[in-house]
Amino acid sequence: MKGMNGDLNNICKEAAGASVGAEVAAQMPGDEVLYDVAELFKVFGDATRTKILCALQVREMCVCDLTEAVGMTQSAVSHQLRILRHARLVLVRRKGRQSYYSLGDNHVRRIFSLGLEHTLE
Amino acid sequence: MKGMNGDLNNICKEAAGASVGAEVAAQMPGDEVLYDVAELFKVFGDATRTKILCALQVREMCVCDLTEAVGMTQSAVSHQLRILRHARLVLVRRKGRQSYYSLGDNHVRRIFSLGLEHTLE
DNA sequence: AATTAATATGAATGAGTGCTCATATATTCA
DNA sequence: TGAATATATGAGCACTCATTCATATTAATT
Repeated sequence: MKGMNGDLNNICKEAAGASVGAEVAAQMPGDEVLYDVAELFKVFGDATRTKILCALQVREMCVCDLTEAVGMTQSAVSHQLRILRHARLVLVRRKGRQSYYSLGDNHVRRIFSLGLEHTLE
Repeated sequence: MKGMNGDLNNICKEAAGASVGAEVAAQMPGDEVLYDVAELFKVFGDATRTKILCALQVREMCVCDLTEAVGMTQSAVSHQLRILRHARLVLVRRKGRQSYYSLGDNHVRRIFSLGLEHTLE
C-alpha cells in the first residue's frame, strides 16, 4: 500500500508521490509575503524601537519627550523613528517646530502586547 | 496653576513638575523586559526562521522535510532551528535518527498570524 | 564493525545595522 | 534678520548575524 502520505512517521527519502516538504511548501504563503512578515518583525526586534513603541502606547509624544522617555540620544531616536515611519508603525504630525509621533494602528498595539505577554509568561 | 501636565501640547523645555518623558518612562515595563521583548521579535525577524515557523504551523516535521519545505541548506536550517529552540519557539522530539520539530506554544501561532494579517492589509 | 543517513556545530566570511558625531533643515522668537 | 530650538540626516565605525563549508555526532542497517 504505497503512496500513503499524511503519515507523521514518513521517512525522508521515501519518494512515494509528492514529498512532505513540497506538500507543506504548497500550503505556505509566497516567499515575498513571508519576507515582508520577517521585515515587519525585524522592526520590532530592536530594544530602542521597542521602547519607542511602548512609550507611544502611553500617549502621543514629541521627539524631545520621546528622547527622554527612552533614555537615548536625540539622534538615535530620530534615526529609529525614520525606520518606524517607513514601516508605517508610527504616524507623525507636525506642530510648530515639533513632531508629534503616535502609533500607526491597533495592530502595533496587539503585536506588542502578545510579545510582552509571551515574555512575561 | 502650574504643574498641570497631561496636556498634549506640553512644551519640552518647560519643567513644571515632572517632565513628560519621565512620567511616561515611569509607566513603561523595565528595561530588561523590553530588551527581552525585542529579543523575541528579533527571532521572528528573519525570513528563514519565519518560513520554518510557518511550515511548522502546517504540521510537525523532521529537519529533512523542513529543509525541503523552506528551500534552504540543511546546515542553514539546523542553525536557525537552534536559535528557535533556545528561544523556546519550537520543540524537538527525537525518533530514531530524525528530529521532529513542532511549534512551542500558541503564542507563536498568534504572533505570526497578527504579523501576517498586518502585512496583508 | 563498517557504512550510510540524519542532524548538529565550529570557523570563516560577507552583508547588514545601530550608534555617534557633525551638520543640515525648519520654525519660532527677539 | 539673526539667534535659538526642534528635528532630520549623512558618513563612519564597530558589531551582529546568516550563510557556507567542512566536519563531528548519533543512530540505523548490513
